[in-house]
Amino acid sequence: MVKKTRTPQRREDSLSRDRIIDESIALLDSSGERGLTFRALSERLATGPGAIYWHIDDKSDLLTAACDAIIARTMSAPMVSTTPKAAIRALALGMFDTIDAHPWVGSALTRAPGQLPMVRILEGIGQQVRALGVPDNTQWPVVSALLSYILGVSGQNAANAHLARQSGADRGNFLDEVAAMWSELDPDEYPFTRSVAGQLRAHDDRVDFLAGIDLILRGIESAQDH
Amino acid sequence: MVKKTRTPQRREDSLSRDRIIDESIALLDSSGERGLTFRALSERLATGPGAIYWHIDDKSDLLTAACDAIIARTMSAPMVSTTPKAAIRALALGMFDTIDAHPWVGSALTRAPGQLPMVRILEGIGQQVRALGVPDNTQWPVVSALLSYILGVSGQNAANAHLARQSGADRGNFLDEVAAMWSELDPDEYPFTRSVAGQLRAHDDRVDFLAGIDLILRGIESAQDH
DNA sequence: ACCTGAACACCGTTCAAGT
DNA sequence: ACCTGAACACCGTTCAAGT
Repeated sequence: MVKKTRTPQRREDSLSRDRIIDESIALLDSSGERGLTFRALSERLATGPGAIYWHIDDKSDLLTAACDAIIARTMSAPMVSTTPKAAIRALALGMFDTIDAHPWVGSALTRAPGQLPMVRILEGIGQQVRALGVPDNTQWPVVSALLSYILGVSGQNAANAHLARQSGADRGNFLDEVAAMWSELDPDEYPFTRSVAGQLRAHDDRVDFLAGIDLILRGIESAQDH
Repeated sequence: MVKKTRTPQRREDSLSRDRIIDESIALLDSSGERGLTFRALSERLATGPGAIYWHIDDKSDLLTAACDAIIARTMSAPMVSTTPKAAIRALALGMFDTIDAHPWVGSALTRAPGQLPMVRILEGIGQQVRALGVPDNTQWPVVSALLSYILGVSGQNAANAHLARQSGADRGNFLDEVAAMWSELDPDEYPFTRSVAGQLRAHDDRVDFLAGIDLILRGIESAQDH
């Protein structure tokens, strides 16, 4: 009586590339990059470690595939923005939040340059930069600057968040430790770092991130006018 | 007769933190991040794996220390520039070249946020941004944008170079493969990526990098005038 | 104080053997 | 075609024992 469905062929627990990738994402989200292990994965899938190799090339392939699944989800979101500028800001924030939610995506992207996950983001930015009216011959450096900035900041933020999650009980602990360390630096050698140590905790990384995007967008406009 | 020096106390081959770090850098440079192994390291140092733990906390400590040695070297270079703008460009290029020469530094930096290596760079940028006349309350986001951009692009470039070194015989092979892959993408879904596939090989990453720096600097100026 | 090296608890990956 | 699970060649880290 219980759940007697009419799909006799399909065993829900049978192995498949998609199921392996889904389970990998769950593992990566819950226990980080070191948590993704062929043994842990095969246990979750109720199979042997070797079975996975029938569907996946190796660990690098697995990580890239998991990364791509996340990116594809993010980039295929509706994205209805009034202006190209607004679209770029929305895309950037979307990536920031995605990498914040899945910190391992940041380093996975770096480890697979030119691959599909990166291409998805490149394309999204590229289309909006075109719409912005940037001339053909300068589109590439502009897109490349935006892409690098977005991935750079998001990755950094995720690394912070990841360490913060590990250190101490509450989440502010990590920033407190860093701030304390910065305050003890030599005043002659590190005047700037000392001066911003206090601001470290108060600042909202998301807001700073958007400010940087606006800075680059402003630079693009200014370069066009010049 | 041969090399009978007068320094009886000092055994050149004795273990020390510095010697371990130097040997680690050599290992990282020659065989990448995977090449740094306590066993390979202890063999080079003619000792047991356990001996290293007397001078070093763990592998993460080792990697951060090696990273810091490289960054300290780069950041302590003369740096005599006429204007803050020129100084920022010089600093950025210096980091780009350093990470290009030592690709593992890129990911090591990301894995140790807030630590000394990062602080050195932050301080260098911060002092120049101050000199640029950026008001106190917006210094942090500006510095953070520059820092993220520099590390983001440099890391990306290093990852490319690293993969390029592995794949095929000559160094252009990797870019050719990526360009070929991009050309075969669906024209409706990936118009932008396809349009830049051809330019991929011709472009000089260093030039694009500097163009991005200039874009941000222009944005800073424009924000000040506004 | 500093070093040795065996031992522990893991890894990714392969491969004969099964169904 | 797809899966099993033992086996191989590694890891980082610890720790009793040495000097």
